[in-house]
Amino acid sequence: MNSASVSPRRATIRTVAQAAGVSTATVSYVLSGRSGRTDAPGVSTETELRVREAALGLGYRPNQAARTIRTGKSNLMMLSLTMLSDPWSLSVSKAVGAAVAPAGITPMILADTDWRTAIKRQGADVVFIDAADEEGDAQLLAELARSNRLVVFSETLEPNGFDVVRSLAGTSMDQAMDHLTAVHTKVACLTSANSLRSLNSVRYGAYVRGLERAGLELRENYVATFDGDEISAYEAAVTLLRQPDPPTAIFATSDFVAIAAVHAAQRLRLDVPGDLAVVGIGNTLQGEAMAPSLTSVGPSGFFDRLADFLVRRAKDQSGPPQVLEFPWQLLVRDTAPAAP
Amino acid sequence: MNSASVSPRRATIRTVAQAAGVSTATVSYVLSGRSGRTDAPGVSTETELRVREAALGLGYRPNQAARTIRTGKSNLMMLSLTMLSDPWSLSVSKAVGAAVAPAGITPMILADTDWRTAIKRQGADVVFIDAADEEGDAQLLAELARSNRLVVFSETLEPNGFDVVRSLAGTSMDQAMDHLTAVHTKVACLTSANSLRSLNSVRYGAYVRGLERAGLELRENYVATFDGDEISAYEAAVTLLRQPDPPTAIFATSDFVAIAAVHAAQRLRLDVPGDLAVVGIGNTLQGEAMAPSLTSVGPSGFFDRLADFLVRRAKDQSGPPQVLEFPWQLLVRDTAPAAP
DNA sequence: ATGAAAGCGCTAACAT
DNA sequence: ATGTTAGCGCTTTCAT
Repeated sequence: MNSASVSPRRATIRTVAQAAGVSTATVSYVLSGRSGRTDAPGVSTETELRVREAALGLGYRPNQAARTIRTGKSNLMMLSLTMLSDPWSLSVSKAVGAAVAPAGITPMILADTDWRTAIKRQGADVVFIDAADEEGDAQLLAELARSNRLVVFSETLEPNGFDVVRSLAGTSMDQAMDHLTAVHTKVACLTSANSLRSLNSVRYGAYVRGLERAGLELRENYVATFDGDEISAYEAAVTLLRQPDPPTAIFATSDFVAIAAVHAAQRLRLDVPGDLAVVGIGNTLQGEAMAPSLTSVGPSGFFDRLADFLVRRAKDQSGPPQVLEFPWQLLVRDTAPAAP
Repeated sequence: MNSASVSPRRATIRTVAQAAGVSTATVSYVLSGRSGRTDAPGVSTETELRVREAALGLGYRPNQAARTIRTGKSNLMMLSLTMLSDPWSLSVSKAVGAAVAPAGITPMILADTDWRTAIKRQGADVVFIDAADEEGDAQLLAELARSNRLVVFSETLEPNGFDVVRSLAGTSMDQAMDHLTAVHTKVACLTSANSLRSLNSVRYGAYVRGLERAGLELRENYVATFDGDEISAYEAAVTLLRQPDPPTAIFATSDFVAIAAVHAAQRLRLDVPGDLAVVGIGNTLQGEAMAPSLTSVGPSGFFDRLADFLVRRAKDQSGPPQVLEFPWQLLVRDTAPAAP
């Protein structure tokens, strides 16, 4: 009545070993799947069976924390995605989900959270950071990279213990602007209020230069900013389109806001692209799949290659920091077709 | 040239202890913030300072896996969100993000992934599961609940070692249908193809019964199903609206698909709610914030209360399994206003 | 106020 | 083929 009713604690490797009448080492060999490897000691099929039975019977689950502390590997991939509702984030998530499956890695998303504090608390075999403050974070990233394998998406940072993923926009954004100004004279820009970040300022810069090349004036009322979320983007687009002399084309600094702009236009009973042409940046899956499909400038094949890279890094922690570059191109689709 | 250049390994509590000239216990006391507690031994301000300095100088970061193995707490909250692009998921994520901050818990999202395998691999202080197969998973959930604190969203499951979060739809879906049939006779339904799940069949059932109550016929061409993603939902709505005798109202079985329907209608130059009324289910933030705002039936205050509950559970692992119920109501907004 | 030391569950040498 | 054993980095009890 006493010895049997003690703590119904979770089964450990030791419990299993006792039940199977073998040592903990044997259990470990069986349960961590080293049986097949040539360098490791073998286990007879008979004992292997006994061990598996015991484990099953006791409902044994390996303690991942204990494994991690011993091996230094967590089989975890962390994705810090700054704006989860952005199709860019969803595309990353989807591609990663497909890529990790065979590798036995669990992808976890850190959403709308500050990675700066979270990463210190919770490590992973590889951490992807989708947005860093290019100036302010450079040092912090280098420091974090000493204890985590970091992959940072950045246009300007150089690898420094961490890998850098970069999309080589090159002249493609200029092409996108030229694509619009070839047909339109009233070209507006829809961009994030957070244009301090180099990412956005580069994109906004392409807009300004594009106007210059075409000999068009930069009109203050043709530049609208939004504030992070979808609603805000939608409203910014409505404001842009509801003015007396509305633009006939919008250069949006992300697919996310471009999609919101298309919805806003349709809400105002405008035809896209008839009444309004829209170009996005990023070439997301969602933009490609929507109807009308979004003309966008961005890398192609980006998400899958990124996902593969992350998986490779998770397994092979070492290796020198790399730069992964994705050349961009203009992908002309329905929302802004080529000039007739 | 040799003794100094050895392994630049990550600093541990021992390294810090040596550098500060104290014991590892003292370092632990200082760095795990137990200094203030009354029951714990105190540390003189002087040594505390020395320890902190040493830790900073060495770039010490506590090893979370080691902590977890010792204390049994990971300070991790896991959210399994089946369809990340669903505004319901985004609402959960956002509410949780706000709620965890003061508690020092890191929320991690398991997106579009099979929680059944992932949870076994990676534990957390509390795991939220947004969709379980009510029949097939009942036993698995009970088993997993023995090693994880589980919170399951389910209309029909009863707590069994795990907590259940449930929205008490009650008669509110019927109200929503009556709301539509009071004005419309051509009421369509837009629902997930995966109607095997009780969640969807209940919702679809409300549609069927609503038609019956109003004396309307169930027309096959007024029921459209979609396949999981946004694009598919959008296309299903377009199909529904493009037929010869299109519906003037849509009963959508989620806010997600309702929003897609509104976009589709606007794309077809239909006025919402003038030409088409739309009602969603779920009462998401995104539906509430969109323009025109979405009439929806669902719980109010759901997400914040859910987030609070999850945080409470993460801190206080014990406590008997609970049912958390959220009574629903019909929230009449722009996409389906009240009858004149 | 501080330190010594026992272990959490697991893996990996090394021994048998 | 299987067992013994030494830790991984940390917290926590018990001495001092």
